[in-house]
Amino acid sequence: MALQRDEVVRTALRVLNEEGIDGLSTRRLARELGVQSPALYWHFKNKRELLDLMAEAMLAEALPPDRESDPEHWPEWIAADARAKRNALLAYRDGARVHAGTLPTEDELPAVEAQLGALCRAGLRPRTALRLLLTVDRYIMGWVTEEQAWRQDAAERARPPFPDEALRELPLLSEAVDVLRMTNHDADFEYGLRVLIEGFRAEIAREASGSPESAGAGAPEGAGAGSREDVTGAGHRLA
Amino acid sequence: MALQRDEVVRTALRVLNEEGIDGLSTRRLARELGVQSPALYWHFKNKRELLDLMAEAMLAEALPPDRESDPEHWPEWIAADARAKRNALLAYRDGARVHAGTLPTEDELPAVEAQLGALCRAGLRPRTALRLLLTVDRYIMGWVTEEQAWRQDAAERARPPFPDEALRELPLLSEAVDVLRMTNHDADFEYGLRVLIEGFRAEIAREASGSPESAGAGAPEGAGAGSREDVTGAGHRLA
DNA sequence: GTCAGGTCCTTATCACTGATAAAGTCCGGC
DNA sequence: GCCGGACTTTATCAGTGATAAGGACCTGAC
Repeated sequence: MALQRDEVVRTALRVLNEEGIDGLSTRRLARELGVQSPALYWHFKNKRELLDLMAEAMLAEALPPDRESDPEHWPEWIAADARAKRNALLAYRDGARVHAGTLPTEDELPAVEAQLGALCRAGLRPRTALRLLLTVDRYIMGWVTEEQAWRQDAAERARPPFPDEALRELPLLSEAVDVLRMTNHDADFEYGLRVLIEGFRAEIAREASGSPESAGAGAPEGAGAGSREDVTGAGHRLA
Repeated sequence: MALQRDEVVRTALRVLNEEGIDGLSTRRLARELGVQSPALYWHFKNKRELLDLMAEAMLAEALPPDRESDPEHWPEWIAADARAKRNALLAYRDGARVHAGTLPTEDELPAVEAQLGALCRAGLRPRTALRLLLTVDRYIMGWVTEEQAWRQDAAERARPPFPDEALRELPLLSEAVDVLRMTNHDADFEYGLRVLIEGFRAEIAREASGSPESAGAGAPEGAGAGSREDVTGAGHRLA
């Protein structure tokens, strides 16, 4: 029987876990499938397309498109989805890097629409609701990227960074040394997630009670990079 | 005169902006410097070390290590630093990807210690304060990574994703379409940043007023990936 | 004066990458 | 019986990071 696209993706994910993203070459993958490497290009236009499908597969199980989004308990499902996504990315070596270059497929959009619906019923405007989802998403991506880079470093590095003597004279850092050294990824992730959601709670309260814009920290204004060349109306990656 | 390490880094940053990180090869860089590529290996152990120095140089100007951290106005300087870092990363093509693989140097630690000091005087415990800094940092990295990937896609892609017909039947997404298509990066970034800081304000209030742990959204508990093989006591990247 | 040693760079080469062209195999439908 | 599409092969390309070995060149010691 001829090679199945699906089988290639599954094998690629296995190789990813064994070798990491840098070790996942077309030749290595082909060998694993008992085939010559150009054969893969029948099934995929290029490596980017393969990675896209891998990313899709990684998240498909963890975030089924028909999950419920109850307006009453948005903090719960926002947090649950965030944990699920983090776990899905963590389930594969370099999962975050694989996912990073990825665009959401069109059939993921209805799920987003449903979540927006729930958040709007909770009192947000659509724009604000989408910003909430994107903000959480960026936090997850930044987090897991860091976490996995860390894990890989730890594996290859002979001597760990931040040895005790580097922290001499730095009492506060020393006191937070377990956070600094990321010995408890889950709890630290959970902490930021909670803070984020807490912030949104405040935001919802503000938005529901009148003043819809402004009022916040610092000095928003131009923000610096404002006048950078702007992107022509183009798409986006979220889920 | 012989090549200076510094000149190589500056040239590398220029080439980075012209070609992107994928176009920055040792041969290309060497050509730019009027030299053969193995010559570079006199100045750097390998490409990773070059990228590290590039990342350091990118942020050095934007985040001088001696900036002030006033306990009274922590939301302001947290936000200001966040904007400065984002702008520094945006100033170079693929800046976030270059920075991503990077560990903080030891001489960046005193600045962190100073910030922790200010946050603690504002009422946080050291652990919480560091988590705050890291959380903001992850948000920035996730954000800018996405933003720059987006920008690059937009440049190479013939047709933009999320065409209007894909949003038919999705009224809420349609209403938030400018957020979806990232037409206003600055404002969207600013929004998430504000929410994060708002969350920390609440966190500080809670921590100052007694119950130091727990109490939040969702169901923290094991969080799923908890029992993953744990990293041996190792270092971390922050600034 | 010349020789040792460090600094910096070159040439040659390695094993490897993603990708394409062109040819070859196999199989079901007509 | 043979046509055409679905797949896969062999051969090859240009490019990658990296190393070994050696050749300039300069400076200070003797």
